[in-house]
Amino acid sequence: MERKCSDEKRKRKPTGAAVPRAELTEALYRAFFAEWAEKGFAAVSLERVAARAGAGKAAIYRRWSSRVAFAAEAVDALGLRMAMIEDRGSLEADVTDFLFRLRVVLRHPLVRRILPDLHAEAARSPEMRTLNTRVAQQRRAHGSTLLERAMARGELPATLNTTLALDLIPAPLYWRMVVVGATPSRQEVAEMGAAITAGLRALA
Amino acid sequence: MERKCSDEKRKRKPTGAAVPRAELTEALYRAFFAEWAEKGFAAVSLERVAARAGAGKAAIYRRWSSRVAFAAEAVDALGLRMAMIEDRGSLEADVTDFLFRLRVVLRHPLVRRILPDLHAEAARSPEMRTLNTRVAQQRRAHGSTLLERAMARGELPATLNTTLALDLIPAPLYWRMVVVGATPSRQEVAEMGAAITAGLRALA
DNA sequence: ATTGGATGGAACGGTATCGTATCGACGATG
DNA sequence: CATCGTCGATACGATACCGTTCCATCCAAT
Repeated sequence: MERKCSDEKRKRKPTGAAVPRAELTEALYRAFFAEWAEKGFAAVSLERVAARAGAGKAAIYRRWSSRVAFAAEAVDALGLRMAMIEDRGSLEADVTDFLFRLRVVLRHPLVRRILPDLHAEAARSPEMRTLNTRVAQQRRAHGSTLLERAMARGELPATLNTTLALDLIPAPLYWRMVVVGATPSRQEVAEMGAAITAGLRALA
Repeated sequence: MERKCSDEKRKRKPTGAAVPRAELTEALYRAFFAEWAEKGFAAVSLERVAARAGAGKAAIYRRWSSRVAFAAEAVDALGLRMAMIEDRGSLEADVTDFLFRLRVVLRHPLVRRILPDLHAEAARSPEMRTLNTRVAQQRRAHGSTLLERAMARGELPATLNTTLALDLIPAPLYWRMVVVGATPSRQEVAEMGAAITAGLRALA
C-alpha cells in the first residue's frame, strides 16, 4: 500500500506534488485478483487488468516493476486477515471455531481459485515461494495461539510436536474444499473438528 | 491411448494404412506434463510441447481437438496408479503405509507442481473439473479398501462417516508437502499416521 | 497563478502462439 | 510393388501482450 518511487522523489523535491491515487491502486489490486481467478496466474494480462480497473497500462508500470512485484503487494495488501480467535473454553471448541472461519474464507470463489494457483506457482518461482510462505506464516499464527491455549489449559502436553499439529488442523477442510471441491455441512465441520482434536491429543 | 479420427477412417478405407506411432503419443504426453509443470497449465504452448517431443505441431492437432482434450487423455494415460496396498495387519500400519506411498508420489517435482494447478483449473472450467474428479475417484479407491479392512477387523465401526474419513487420511501430508512445500521425515510421517488413526477412531 | 507530477489514453515495434495448410519422405498394408 | 496415411517441417495470417513512450489533462501544493 506504500507507493514506490514517488515517495523518494517527494523527499528530494518537496515542492509541487501529486500522489498516486490510493483508490486506483486498490482497484488495480481487485482487478488483478479477478483476472488471476479467471485465467490463472500465468495467464494474467496486465493490459486486461488495467482495462478492468478503468486505467491505462502506464498506471501499473508506474507503480510496480514486474508482475511478481505486483502480485506480492496485492497479496499482502489483501492480507487474508482472519480475525484472531477468541477463547472458546476448550481445544475442541477452539478447533471447530477455527474450521468454521476457514470454511467462510474457502467458500469465497476467488480464494478457491487463487490459493491452489499460488501453491503451484510457489513450486515454480522463488519469488512466489517467499510470497506463499509469508501467507503461510500469517496462517500459522492463528493455529499457534490455539495450541498454546490448549497447553495452558493442560489439554495438550508442552512436548507437543507443533509443526505436525499445525498441519493437522486446517488440512482436512482444505482438502475437502479445495482438492475435492465440495463444501461440507456445518454438521460435518463439527465432526471434523472432533476428529482433529482427537488426533491432536494422540500426537503427544 | 486410443487414436481418434484415424480409427474411423480406417474402418471406411481399410486398404492402405499408417497408424499414429504410439511412442510419439507417449512422448507428447511427457512433453505436455513437463511444460505444464514448468509454465503452468494456462501457459502451456502446444508449439513448445511439440518441439520438446521432437515432433511437428501437426502431430498434436492430428490427435486431439483441443488443449483440454489433450490434457484429459494425458492425465488418465498417466493414471497416477499407486499400487494397491497390501494388508499391514492394523489400521495404523495401513494408514502409515499409505502415507509413505503418498509421500513418494508427492516428492516428484512434476506432481507437486501439476496437482495444485489441476485443482485451481478445476474451479475454472467444467472439463478440468470432471478431469479432477476422475483423478479423485482413483484416489478414493485406495482409501476405501483401507477403511473396509479396518471395519472388517473391528477397528472401526460400520457406522463410520467414510467421506469424512477419506478426507482425514491424505489431507495432512498433502497440506505439508504441497501447501507448505516441505517434505516431512519418515519419523514425522509415522507420527502423522498415528494421529490420523486416532482421529479416525474418534469419528465413530 | 504557476508548477510538478500523476492520470487515462493511445500508439509503437517486437515477440509469441494460435489453428490451418502444404510439402516431400517414410513405412506399413495389402 | 503400389498405395495411402502419418511423419517432421515450414509457412501462413491473425491475435494478443509485452514494455515503452508520448500526449493532453487534471489536481494539489507552492
